[in-house]
Amino acid sequence: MNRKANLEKARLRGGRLTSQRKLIYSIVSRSDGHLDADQIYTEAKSARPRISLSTVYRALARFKEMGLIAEHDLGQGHHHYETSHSENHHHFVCNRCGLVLEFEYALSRQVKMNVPALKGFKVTSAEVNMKGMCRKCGGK
Amino acid sequence: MNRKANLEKARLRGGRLTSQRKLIYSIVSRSDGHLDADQIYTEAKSARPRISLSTVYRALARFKEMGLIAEHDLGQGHHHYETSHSENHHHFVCNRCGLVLEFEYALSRQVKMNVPALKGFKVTSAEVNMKGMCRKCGGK
DNA sequence: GTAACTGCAAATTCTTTGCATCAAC
DNA sequence: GTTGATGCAAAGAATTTGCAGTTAC
Repeated sequence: MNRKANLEKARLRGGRLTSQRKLIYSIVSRSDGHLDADQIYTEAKSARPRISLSTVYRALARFKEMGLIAEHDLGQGHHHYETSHSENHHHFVCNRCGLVLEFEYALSRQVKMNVPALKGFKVTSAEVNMKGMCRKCGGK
Repeated sequence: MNRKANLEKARLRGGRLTSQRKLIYSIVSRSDGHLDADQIYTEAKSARPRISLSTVYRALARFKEMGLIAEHDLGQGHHHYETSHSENHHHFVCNRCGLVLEFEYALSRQVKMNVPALKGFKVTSAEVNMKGMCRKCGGK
């Protein structure tokens, strides 16, 4: 389950293990939070000044395709990336300070059992995005 | 709960009731599905050829601010708009045909009870976005 | 009459693409 | 050596903004 093994798996699926990709993957997996493409790019540049934003986007797309990372739309005008967690991994975003809190919640099974309209559908992903105010910003 | 009353409420909150806004609101509320800004614009143009896309965006932003409509990000690169429903209104998107299915599910309360990390937070919105395959496209 | 709204064009932001060069396999 | 990956610049899509003229209140 370590970084190196994941990348090796990626290589076997047809991807090439370039130094740029190793760098990008290590940035995403080292970070405990949710980085957007530009943050990843900025961080990557400090280690490798000539890396380009398109390389970042292309690597992220490839990793996503292979299931190594997940892309989330937290309603902030751009995507966020993180290493893949369980399918029960969801997000709360504070409207005031932008804090992103992650939490686990076994959604799919419950929804499947409680929503007849979805009978016969194959659900491949289910994400919950909550918004509001965190404790510091005035949650009640 | 009718269209006219909602718009009147909007007017009282400081908004002006221009013919463009009435048109835009009627398009969104007449549609049973989820329109994106461009679809709304296209439809509006057939009634009022010189209306501009920015007017559409500005009206939608205003309506959203006033709670008349809801904006959803269904992961398709642009937003979708619909008249506000209950807070338990969620979406499923078919990865193959793009079908958007709406369903009701009382999420917030359950999550609040089951996710200790969110204690003390004020949740103002909670949306579930599911993806997968609909029955026609090969749901199992 | 005044402040808010409109249409238009231009600007922004995020993301993707074309292409010549380069590097992993 | 071949094919996929990179960097750069340019294109694209969605959305926002500046501004002068218009309209609801």
